[in-house]
Amino acid sequence: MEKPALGDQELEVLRFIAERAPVAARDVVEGFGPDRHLARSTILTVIERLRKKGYLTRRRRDGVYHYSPRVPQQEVVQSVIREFVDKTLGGSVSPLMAYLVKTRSLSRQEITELEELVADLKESPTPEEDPLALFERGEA
Amino acid sequence: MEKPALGDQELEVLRFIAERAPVAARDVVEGFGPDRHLARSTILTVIERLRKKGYLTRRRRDGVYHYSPRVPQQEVVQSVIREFVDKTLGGSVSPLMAYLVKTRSLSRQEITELEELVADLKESPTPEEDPLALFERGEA
DNA sequence: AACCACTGTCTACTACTGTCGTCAGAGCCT
DNA sequence: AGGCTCTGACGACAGTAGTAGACAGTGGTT
Repeated sequence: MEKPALGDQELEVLRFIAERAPVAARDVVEGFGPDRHLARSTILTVIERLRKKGYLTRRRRDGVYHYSPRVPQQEVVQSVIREFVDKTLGGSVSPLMAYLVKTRSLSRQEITELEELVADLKESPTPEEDPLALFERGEA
Repeated sequence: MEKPALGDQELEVLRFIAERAPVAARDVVEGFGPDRHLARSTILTVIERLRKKGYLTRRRRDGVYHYSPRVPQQEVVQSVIREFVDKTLGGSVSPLMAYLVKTRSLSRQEITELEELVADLKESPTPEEDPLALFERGEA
């Protein structure tokens, strides 16, 4: 179930496709390429790699392939972050928090989200600290 | 002062050095290599690249070079995260928050910090930002 | 002087990613 | 049939990171 890692550009293309799936390669090229000055073949290659890596499926329709993500976008993003935290931050999340604190460039919307997150966290303490919670949540 | 990006292994070596600076290459090799099955020359190469990229300084002492970080470790980590958010997450921090929610691996201490952060943010949204920007975005 | 251990530099190979040109085939138009 | 356009598959090349062997210099030992 372990999918190969993704590069930045690959992730952006995947994001683009996920938001409009099912979508033809042509539409990706036209909607994604011009701003970034990317040639058609570049996009095509990226799409093909995403497919080979297992992130995309395609189905022929009207003579051309239409691509769709194979796993929910959210899962992809989450696993990318997990990998980043593990491999780059050495498994510690506190630098992330420090980052959030420091860069005060959160939108109003994000602040609200954060607020809800905290409220949420307060109610369900971390597993290691409260073994009972594990049990109660059915994770044990 | 934009420094070149860092790979994962490079970051780990840098972390190792930052924690014991000033330190001789030999000590990095012996303290870092064995667990990860890395050859001496591998570590040496990584150190050299870090130096060329501007992350390390060295000074000769007792005939050998001793290395020290050139910028505070915290700054390095912050900029790595910033780059990750910009390039990989498309500039949005909300996936990070979603991640924090999902992996409930926050300690009580961290939760408290987050809580304070949020309270803080609510009162002074994006303080050091140019007020004009707010206006231009129609948020004022 | 001859030898040896250790250090630092160089060169190199591989894998992955970003980038693109080109070509063969399908379908359509004249 | 001949030509045009679009599509998809390949092959290719450069840059970077991870990995490591080879080598030359330096200084101590015998």
